[in-house]
Amino acid sequence: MTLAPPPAGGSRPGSGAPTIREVARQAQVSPMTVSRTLRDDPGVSAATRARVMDAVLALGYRPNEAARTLRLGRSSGLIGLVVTNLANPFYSQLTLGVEAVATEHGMRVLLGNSGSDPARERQLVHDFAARRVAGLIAVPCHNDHSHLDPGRLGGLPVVLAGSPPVKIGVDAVLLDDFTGSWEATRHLIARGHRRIAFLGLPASTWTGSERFRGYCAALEEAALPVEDRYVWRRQAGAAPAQQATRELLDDSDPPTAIFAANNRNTVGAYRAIRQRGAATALTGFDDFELADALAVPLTVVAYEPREMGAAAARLLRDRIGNAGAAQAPRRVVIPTTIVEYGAAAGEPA
Amino acid sequence: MTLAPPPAGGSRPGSGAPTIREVARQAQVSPMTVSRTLRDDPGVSAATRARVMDAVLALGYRPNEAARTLRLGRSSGLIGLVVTNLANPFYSQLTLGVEAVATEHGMRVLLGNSGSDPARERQLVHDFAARRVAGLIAVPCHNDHSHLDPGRLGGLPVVLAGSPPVKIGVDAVLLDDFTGSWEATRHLIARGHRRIAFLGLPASTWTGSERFRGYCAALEEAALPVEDRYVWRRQAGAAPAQQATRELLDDSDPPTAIFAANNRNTVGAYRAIRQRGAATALTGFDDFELADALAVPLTVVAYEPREMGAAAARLLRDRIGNAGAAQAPRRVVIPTTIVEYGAAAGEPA
DNA sequence: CTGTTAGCGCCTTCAG
DNA sequence: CTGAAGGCGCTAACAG
Repeated sequence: MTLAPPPAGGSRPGSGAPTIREVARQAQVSPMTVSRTLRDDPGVSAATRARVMDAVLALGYRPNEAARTLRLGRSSGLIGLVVTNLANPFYSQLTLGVEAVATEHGMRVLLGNSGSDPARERQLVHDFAARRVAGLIAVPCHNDHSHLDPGRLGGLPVVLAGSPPVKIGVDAVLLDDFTGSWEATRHLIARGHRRIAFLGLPASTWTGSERFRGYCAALEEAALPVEDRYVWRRQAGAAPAQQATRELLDDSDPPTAIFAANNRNTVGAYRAIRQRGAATALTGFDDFELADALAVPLTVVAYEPREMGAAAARLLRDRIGNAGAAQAPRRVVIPTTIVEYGAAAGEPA
Repeated sequence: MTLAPPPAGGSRPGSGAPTIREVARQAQVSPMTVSRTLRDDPGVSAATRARVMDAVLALGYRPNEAARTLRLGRSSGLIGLVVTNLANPFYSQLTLGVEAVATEHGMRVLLGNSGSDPARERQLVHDFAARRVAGLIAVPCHNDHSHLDPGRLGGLPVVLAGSPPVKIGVDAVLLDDFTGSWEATRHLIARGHRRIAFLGLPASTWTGSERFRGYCAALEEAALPVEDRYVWRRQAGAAPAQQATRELLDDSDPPTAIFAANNRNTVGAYRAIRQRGAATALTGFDDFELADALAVPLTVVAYEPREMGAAAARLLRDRIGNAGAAQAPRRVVIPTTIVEYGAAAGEPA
């Protein structure tokens, strides 16, 4: 009786989405009957059902998902995904993998781009938690994972992608960073290279550290020294990597080969090598489009970034399924393969 | 009194996120006081505030965003974004632009990848509407836009990106497809080319049609014929484009230049040209990483895909702001520029 | 300064 | 087969 003055006249004004009550009024039934009809509850007569459906169509009614989630006490059916930089194809592929698996389970993806800003990452995580996402997948941009602790997130299931959890007990999907780098470096050594440079991410990152470790292991195994002047590991973007490569090529005793520890560094190194017309062999972690058809032969450490996202989503799905069953943290390691593109890499000078 | 049996003992079990009542009980106040404290309402004493905050921290409480949205009758603060293929850098950049502007306004992005499947696109749109997103940005994958009509979506603001609305009145962000293609083709003509092939998307798509129109206009203007055997417009991916280019190069009177109407076709054409070592000049719509450093000189129609996403988000923001004020549909056209990479394109044979 | 009442939109439970 | 009551978590509006 004390309902807010309902929109007058026939069709609704553009004042927002219709509610179940408006449909009920239009169909001359109770809201309950509308609810039952829409949920295909058997106990509704054909005639009533028809009238309700007419009203639903006429009004363009669609149940408010947030309200029903609240009522049913269920999760929102949302997976929160926090990546560092969607412009990097690695992350957009990963996102695609998450989206695909989420869709298989009728879930949707809430996307956040941290831009490698720890504060922004934390903010996104908190916001997603407040929105009651069913689970969270994150590519952390630094080593403090305290904001990703499910214990502080109301028991929210969390899965990390790209780096292992630090002081929190959550599942993770990792690349086989060490093996990939090790094999890539061995590949160069097998080609006769002795002066092999390393272009990588900062040592503080998991990826930067593991890939450097693989590089070192291969050198050590071949009784080759790790020389400081061949190691550049501060640059995260393509432009600085290009500059670093120029300096490497200008060395009095320049490297005959370069191992770039991620696609940004590979691209930068490629540009510099091509500009100089150098014969330096180039191998890089991460495959990317056109890597096979550049002006310089390239060998890459390849893997399926989409599969990483899919694997993360599956780990999350398991946790969401049995929320109660405390299971030990799991790890999925995505394998890497060495792919040699173009003509055989040039022999060392 | 008839509250559900509360979790026994001290700290909460891992049964989900705590509610405001649990915090209230812990702090020995009413839920209202907790609510006020968290919303920085001035009318709370320092002592009470402290007790409440202690409880909040102890329990890791975070207000349920869905519940408060429901109560306040506000929008969810979510922007729904439906793209066709996130693996294409064009769309991931666009997504980044949307995300950035959304963030500026405290909103988040709900992401859906349609995979160019009309049914999936429709499903995503309906689902997002049911989740009460504040607005929707879509890159439609076909010409039937009926499912994107705000009239059928409870007045939900909608913005299209990439192609103009068909039979619905919504805002759109478009590229200057015609001008870009026209200029690119003129550029080739100015270089002396007379046999210029067109590699494009199907004629049924807006983009495919407009870019072909630009190509035709430039030829016409130069009194050159549009020859069927130089026009391939069925291929949407790089592999078919590569094959099409092979056939073009095998023609008895092969083109001296190719205009590829999108990055997929450009990549395919590039591969074929490089493989054959052909001197065919290549120009393509869409800029992409490494376009400047390939083995074949390339000219591209460049623009800011991120700005497209940002512009779409801004149009949406305006609509969300004044939901009532019915304003005529607007269009933002993103300009394109011709960028010539590498050495001057080879003179025609 | 704090608490009570009521209700956002929906659906489970129980009556008719 | 249909309706009425009640409450999910939260917060305006109104007491006290």
